[in-house]
Amino acid sequence: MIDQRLKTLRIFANCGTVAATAELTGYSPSAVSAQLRELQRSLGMQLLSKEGRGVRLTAAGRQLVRGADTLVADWELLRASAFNADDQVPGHLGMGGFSTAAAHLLAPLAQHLRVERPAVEVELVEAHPEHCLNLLVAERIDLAVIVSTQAGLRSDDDSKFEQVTLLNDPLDVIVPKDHPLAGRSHLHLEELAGEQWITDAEGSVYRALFTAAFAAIGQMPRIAHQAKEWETMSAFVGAGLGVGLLPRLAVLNGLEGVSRVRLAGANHPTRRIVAAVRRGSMEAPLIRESLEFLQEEAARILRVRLAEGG
Amino acid sequence: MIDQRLKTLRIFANCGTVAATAELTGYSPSAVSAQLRELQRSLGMQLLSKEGRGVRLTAAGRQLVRGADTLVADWELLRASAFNADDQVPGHLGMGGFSTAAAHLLAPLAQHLRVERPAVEVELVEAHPEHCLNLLVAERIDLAVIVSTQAGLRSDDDSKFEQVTLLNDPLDVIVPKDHPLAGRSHLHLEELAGEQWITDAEGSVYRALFTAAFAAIGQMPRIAHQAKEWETMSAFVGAGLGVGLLPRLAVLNGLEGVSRVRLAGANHPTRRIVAAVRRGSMEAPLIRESLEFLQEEAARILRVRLAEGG
DNA sequence: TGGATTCGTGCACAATATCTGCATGATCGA
DNA sequence: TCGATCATGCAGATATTGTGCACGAATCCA
Repeated sequence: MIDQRLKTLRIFANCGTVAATAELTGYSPSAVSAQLRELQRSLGMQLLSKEGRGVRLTAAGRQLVRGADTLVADWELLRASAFNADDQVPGHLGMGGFSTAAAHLLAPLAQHLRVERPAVEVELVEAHPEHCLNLLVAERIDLAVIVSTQAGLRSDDDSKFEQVTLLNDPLDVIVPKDHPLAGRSHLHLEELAGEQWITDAEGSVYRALFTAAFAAIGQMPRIAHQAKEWETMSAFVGAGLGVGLLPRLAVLNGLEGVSRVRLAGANHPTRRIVAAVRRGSMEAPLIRESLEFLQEEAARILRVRLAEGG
Repeated sequence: MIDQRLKTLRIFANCGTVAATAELTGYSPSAVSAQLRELQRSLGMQLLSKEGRGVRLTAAGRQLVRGADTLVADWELLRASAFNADDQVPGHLGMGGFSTAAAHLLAPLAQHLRVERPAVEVELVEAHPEHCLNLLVAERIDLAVIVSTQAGLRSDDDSKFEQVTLLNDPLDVIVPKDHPLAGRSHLHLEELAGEQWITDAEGSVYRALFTAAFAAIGQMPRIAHQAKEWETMSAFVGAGLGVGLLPRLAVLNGLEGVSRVRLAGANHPTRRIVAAVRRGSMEAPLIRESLEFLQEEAARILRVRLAEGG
């Protein structure tokens, strides 16, 4: 309902470049450029100025973007209240999540909605947590299941999103089968401080999680190799290249050659899995219902996992 | 910046019919109809239902319209703050007012702006007070000078507009030249309670003003004839058909046959002339500047009138 | 330093959305 | 029952908006 051009400006403010905005929104770069030009013309304001080979926001542009968060949240709230007023639901619901979430949480939700709300056309997208938030802003999806870093979201995201914690997924250690610690039922992270570690590249959510886990015990582990996928990491570990951290919920196809050991300790590392929606939309019946289902499903999963192995 | 379809819905909520909405917005009726249909489709909500030969809002529609006021005000505020952030002004400014206001207040303002802000394209519209407010909502104009009834605006208009009082225009009495009271310098409204009165039709702003003036002294005067224009009323009075109330600022071409007498008394009747803008837009530099000019101009006019005849 | 890359923008053309004018059916008032 | 008013749908015209490509500018890398 907010003008498309203003939405584009917001996304541009997040990305910083026209090209990235185009990719995120699905427009071509020239369309984004034209939209921003047209926005400035119709408002009679200069919003962008050249900066090197790119463009950056002027004071007026920044002011506009800052206030736009409130505007969008107000609209979401209004839309939600209108749905409530007649107990109607929208015809489409887009949901995004990272791999594990997509498999364990969103798939059951989609199945549930297909039964309970057959009129709603559900669309699933698998994407990395950071990308999910961008898709949320761009309104490509309406609900995202992401890994929250300990620090939480970026500060300015508080005005864009609302979150619900779904579950705290504990991190296990995977070590080669012939590792001295492989037989243990539990161990402490401190015991592994001297190991060679395998984790994701700098800047990723998993790396941030990894760093935070060791920061909590005052250690700075040695990172020997990088892997993006759990399967890859598992293979590396199996080859004796090092050890790694693996979320409890991540199930591996083949565990040959590796051994999963639980971490003990007062505050053993976990990854917090949260559902995020655009601020204001949480009041919408369909969103509320979906979030409740996700919380129940998360609780169910936790119960199953506890039963599986204490 | 708010979607055109939602704006149309708001205006429809004011008018009640598609046809009136079309007239006010400048669209054709089928365009309005199509916009509302499209709005419902894109929101996945039913907003209208058939009612006789017209349509009326559903609960969801009413909820949407109610909240839209806040949304629009937030946008106006945001736009104004963005203008302030770079000290820029829009390229166009529409202003509306009823006849006297258009002549005495808006014309000097337009002249002032042509000198001070040559880049701004100024547009003047003469329209009745009620219509001015509709034009304000429809964004055909950005500033309106209207007569405020004692009761103020309608209650739900408070969320749509902000007002500034420009001046209190006292009401004089015009009587036939040969009337017993014609020579008096001042007189009290009570002395005229038994006269035959000439005023505008039921439902008009002037009629409301008239009624309020007599209600204040607990009288219900006898209305003998109706006239829309001051000139018409003056002619009626000159023909001996009755007496009438005439605002001080209303200057008549010919005053032959009639005599203007001032009203005395603690709270002699006045019409309050106010400037109204869309809520939120008062922070915009150009609007603020215009309002200040209008207040000064109003004060100047009052001084001149006071000098003319104490 | 020079070539490759990335970025934003403009233009011609295509696709889409939107408006108008008219015809139609429904409803209301006289 | 007739005329007026109202909303809506459709066909065609119009305006808006998007795409693909080319270009110039700025940056990066070797």
